[in-house]
Amino acid sequence: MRKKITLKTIAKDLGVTHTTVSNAFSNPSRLSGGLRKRILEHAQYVGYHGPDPAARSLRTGKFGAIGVIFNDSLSYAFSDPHDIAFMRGIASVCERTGTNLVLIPLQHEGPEHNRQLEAMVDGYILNATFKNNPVTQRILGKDVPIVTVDFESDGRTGVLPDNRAVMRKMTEYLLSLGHTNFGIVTFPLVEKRSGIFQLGKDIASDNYVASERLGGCADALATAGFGSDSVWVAETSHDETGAMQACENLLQKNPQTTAIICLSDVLALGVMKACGELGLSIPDRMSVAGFDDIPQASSSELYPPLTTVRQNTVLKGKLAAEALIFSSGEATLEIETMLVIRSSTASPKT
Amino acid sequence: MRKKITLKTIAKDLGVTHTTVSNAFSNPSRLSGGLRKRILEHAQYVGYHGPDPAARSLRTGKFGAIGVIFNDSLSYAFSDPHDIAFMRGIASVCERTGTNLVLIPLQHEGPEHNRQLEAMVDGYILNATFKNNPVTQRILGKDVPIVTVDFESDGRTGVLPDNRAVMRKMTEYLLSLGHTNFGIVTFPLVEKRSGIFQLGKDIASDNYVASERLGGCADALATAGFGSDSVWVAETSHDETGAMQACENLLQKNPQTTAIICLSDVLALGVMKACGELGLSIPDRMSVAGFDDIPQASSSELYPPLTTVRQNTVLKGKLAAEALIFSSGEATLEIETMLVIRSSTASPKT
DNA sequence: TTCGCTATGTTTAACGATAAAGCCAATAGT
DNA sequence: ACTATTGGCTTTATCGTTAAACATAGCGAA
Repeated sequence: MRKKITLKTIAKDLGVTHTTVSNAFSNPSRLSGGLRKRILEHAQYVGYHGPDPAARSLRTGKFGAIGVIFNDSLSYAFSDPHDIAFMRGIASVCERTGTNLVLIPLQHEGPEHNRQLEAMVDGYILNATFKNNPVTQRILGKDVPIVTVDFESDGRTGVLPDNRAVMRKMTEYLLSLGHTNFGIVTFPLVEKRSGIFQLGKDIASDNYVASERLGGCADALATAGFGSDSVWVAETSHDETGAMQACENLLQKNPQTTAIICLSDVLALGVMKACGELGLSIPDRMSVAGFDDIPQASSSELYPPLTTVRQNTVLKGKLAAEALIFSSGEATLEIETMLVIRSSTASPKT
Repeated sequence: MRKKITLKTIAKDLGVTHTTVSNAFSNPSRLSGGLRKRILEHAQYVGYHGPDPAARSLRTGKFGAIGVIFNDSLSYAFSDPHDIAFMRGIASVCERTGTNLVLIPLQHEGPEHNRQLEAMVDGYILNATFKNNPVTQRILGKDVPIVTVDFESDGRTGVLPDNRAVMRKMTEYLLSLGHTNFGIVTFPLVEKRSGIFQLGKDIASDNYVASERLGGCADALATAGFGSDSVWVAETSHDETGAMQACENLLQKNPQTTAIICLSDVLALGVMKACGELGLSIPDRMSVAGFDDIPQASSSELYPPLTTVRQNTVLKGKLAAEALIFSSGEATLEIETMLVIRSSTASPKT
């Protein structure tokens, strides 16, 4: 087993310095074309595939890679249409700029030092959900560039949809249909929590997206003169099963409910299923709205198709990646969203 | 702007050696609990987030990451259900083992040195399509562990479905329905090529998957006593538009064709669309079969649902990642596939 | 008492590259 | 003809870490 081949090996073989060989790869303008060619050919010949990336990175302090962190598990991310589209946006920028894309899986961790988090990247795109999550905190504590997504941006660069505004619009739309009894289903405001409470209370939240969206609803309701403690909010794990339960809980609190606003399509699907089981027809007896516009929302397999909010998720990924790679200074990049009105919402039949 | 914080900074502050500090992070058993605690606390205090990964990797030769390379563009991979499921499989293993997942985008490259290919990974999962692709060749030339996927495994570890066997089964099934006039639509056998030829000819192919699948068809036909030069094969770019054209070309060569075998579902969708436009009803006038069982194949939006081959793509990713990470010795891991018979195939109406 | 062992550090030498400055000859400018 | 400038290569220092070998003290066993 022969020794490892490095710049030095080649340098020795050819009677030049290792620096020159290095330049042949990384700084072609600094040596004559002929020599460069000889070096590259010899490198090929002895099976040298280019400078060792670790050594190079150690010296230069650059990695040519960006890291992406999801609060959910990575395999979940690969099954969530939203996350996938988001990554597609990131990937397109990576391709254009020749940047490697490092996906960092979170260990089902104890408090122990989580090695992956010291990844070889020039910066992170942090898809955080909960502010008080230890991983979130650790990443935010680093002194590398970070772009947050769907996250409160305290002076940091962040990308997020105008959650508050669009939820306000959504609520106004439902009000305009004549609804007066609302229920809301949200994913957890605090990690792993579930329960039910009234919208009016000061909402302690660790989850920026959720609080903004709830805030949008509250704004609209307040403007319309609704005492918002008449509106119940069910907090549940982010899946259909949880949403089904949440729906039942809402109806128990207020059987008159005619419109349920869900903070995500996944939740909305659960609510629709629950309504189906309870024999509440949509949209006649119950209007249901979601958020995200996942493919299923408009799939012919879903009846009726879901009224929801569409955000340009691919663009979100693109902007995040660009902001990180070109580090264009701190700024909050707001993504436009739009109401997509389908037939899961309608005026309540009196 | 203060100097960069390293092991040495902390060592000096605490009056110990940098090695000891290093051990506090990487080799806890080698120092007393008390000292370790003091070190970690001080590290936290001065904002040291753990050993520099580049330096560590340079020294240890390990990265704790695996690379994944697609022949198609990375953003394409994020829009292909097959690739996504595959990555999900990989991701699940990465999570379990605490391995970072590096996606390596290919530059729209000239022959220039492609830096991303020198990534900081312990090995590659190579999702190669064409053997003679320069990138494929470069990766294969490296002396790091490689697991190939859907690729001819010359002594290397590889993961692939039993393409040949299942296509043989598919063809036998169609034969059993009574078909006698077959057409085949394939993605390119040689990069970017398209055209039409007879199955009988010795097929020059750069694409292992395609040649295996075609081989399976040929086997079955030969066994059934068909002169295989009566079967036309249309080669086209891997998209619906190409497949539509291919379908027309096949029908021009043999208007009697009653069954078209497509080497992927994407191609099959194109063929179905073409048949629709040509007024050939499926499956009465034309049977169409695919490969992959992508969601659309069984979606209610497609009529009729597609007969195809299902492979466990998530498992494929899992096996590839496990083979790479646990480097369990060279072996070809064959993934089981199954025929999924739906209603796009039927006996020809005479 | 003496030997060895363990526990806890320390010293030294890489790992493989690039940056910065230096050196020399050949060319160009005046 | 004499200084600049440039091209082309070399020298040296350093990036931040871990491996390996070495030192020392304390402790139990013989």
